[in-house]
Amino acid sequence: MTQIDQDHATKERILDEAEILFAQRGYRDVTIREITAAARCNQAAVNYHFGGKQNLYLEVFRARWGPRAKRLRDYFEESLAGIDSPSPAVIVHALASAFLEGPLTEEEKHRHHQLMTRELAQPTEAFELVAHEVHQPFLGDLVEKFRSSIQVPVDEERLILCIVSIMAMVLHFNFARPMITHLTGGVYDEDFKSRLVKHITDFSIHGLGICEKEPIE
Amino acid sequence: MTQIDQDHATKERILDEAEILFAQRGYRDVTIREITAAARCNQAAVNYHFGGKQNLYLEVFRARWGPRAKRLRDYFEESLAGIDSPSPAVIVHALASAFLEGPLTEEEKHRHHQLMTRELAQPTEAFELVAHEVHQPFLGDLVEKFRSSIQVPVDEERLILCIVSIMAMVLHFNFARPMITHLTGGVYDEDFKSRLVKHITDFSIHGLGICEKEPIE
DNA sequence: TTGATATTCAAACGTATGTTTGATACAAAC
DNA sequence: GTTTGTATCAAACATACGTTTGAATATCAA
Repeated sequence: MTQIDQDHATKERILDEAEILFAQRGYRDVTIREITAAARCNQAAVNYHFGGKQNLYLEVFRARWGPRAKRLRDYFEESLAGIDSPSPAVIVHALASAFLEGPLTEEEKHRHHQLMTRELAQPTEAFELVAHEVHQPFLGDLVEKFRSSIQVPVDEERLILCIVSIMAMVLHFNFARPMITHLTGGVYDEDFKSRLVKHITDFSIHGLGICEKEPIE
Repeated sequence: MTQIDQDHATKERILDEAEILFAQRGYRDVTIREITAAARCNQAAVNYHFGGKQNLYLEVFRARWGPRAKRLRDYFEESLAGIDSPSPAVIVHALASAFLEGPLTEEEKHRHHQLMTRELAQPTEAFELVAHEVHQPFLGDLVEKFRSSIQVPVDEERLILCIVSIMAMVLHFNFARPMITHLTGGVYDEDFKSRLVKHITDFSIHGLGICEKEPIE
């Protein structure tokens, strides 16, 4: 193992363990000592490699969260790539499926959404990365996709609210998982996940399923 | 001012300020010194009146969050009290309206949902109060209401998922407010709130508004 | 007034935390 | 072999935190 490899190994281990702990318990709750103990290195390593706890937290978002968000989006894009002019239902299904059944492992998903939720609820410096470099472009793309999918003209704000609503469900079913499984009384396995995806898709397209003629005013 | 009044005053002030700070920045981020400074009393007052930081946090949920949740639910129930057999649309509207335009001030709402969201994402001892004494009974009541509102028989799990989805939107539009206003580019005023209520209602009943014949399989 | 009780307060205590330091080990360059 | 730069480490540092203490003050019944 060369010098650079060693360096890499320690830096990467710290990033890995830091992400896990920050996602689980938040920035303030996690100590440098815990992180370095988990990464099997000296406390000073954090300051040496990252220049402090705060920078380590930001680097977790830059080096881990960001790329994973990109993977997620790529998966979503590719699942629509082969389809000519996807219907709204297909788009929503691809979206929910990407976030619930996509390329991420269960642990990765949990980490990803925990970190994001924390930033949404209580923005820090990492919020800019989450909001401007990930959410905003993704939302813009989604608006375009839905707009060209729904033939009739749709109000911009309404479309955004719909998309945010869909994302709200996706996020909620991830981050409030203990509550969900507690309420449904069941387990959170692959089968339940696919039912969730189906539910989100159906609900987003048909709502409660009582199709009246016109939206109420 | 009598002895009991004084006692009350200090205790209440601590509870008030503690709730504000805990909601804003979470349990760990807030110090006793900050709370007592805001409440204009001595540090030791927290230990004297509540027996420690942890107990103060729990007391915030017992003495502040719980009663407010009850107020919220009462408001919702009363807004349906006069209606004979409310349609799903009416129920959803009453629900969204209660949570977004209900009896709570903007600040109260923000505090309420921040505290709840923190417990959902990272349960502590207060989770039991939130989950068992508030959420579970409320959900049970909602299930009943919707079931008797929707004439056709509905699967229990599906109904729960729908209700959770509606609550997901309500919560998300509250706690991710900075992101929402940032995305829509507008302000979060009374008018926008009523549009939000309308959106949640419409979306929950009609989804994206493209009523196809049957839910996709 | 007096005595008892409840409340407030400044100060201190013990501990945990982020960061710094100076020494040591190691690999590559000369 | 010596030098140079990087990485790791144990130890120490300074600060911040929750809690405790013991005295001082306020309240009220007898």
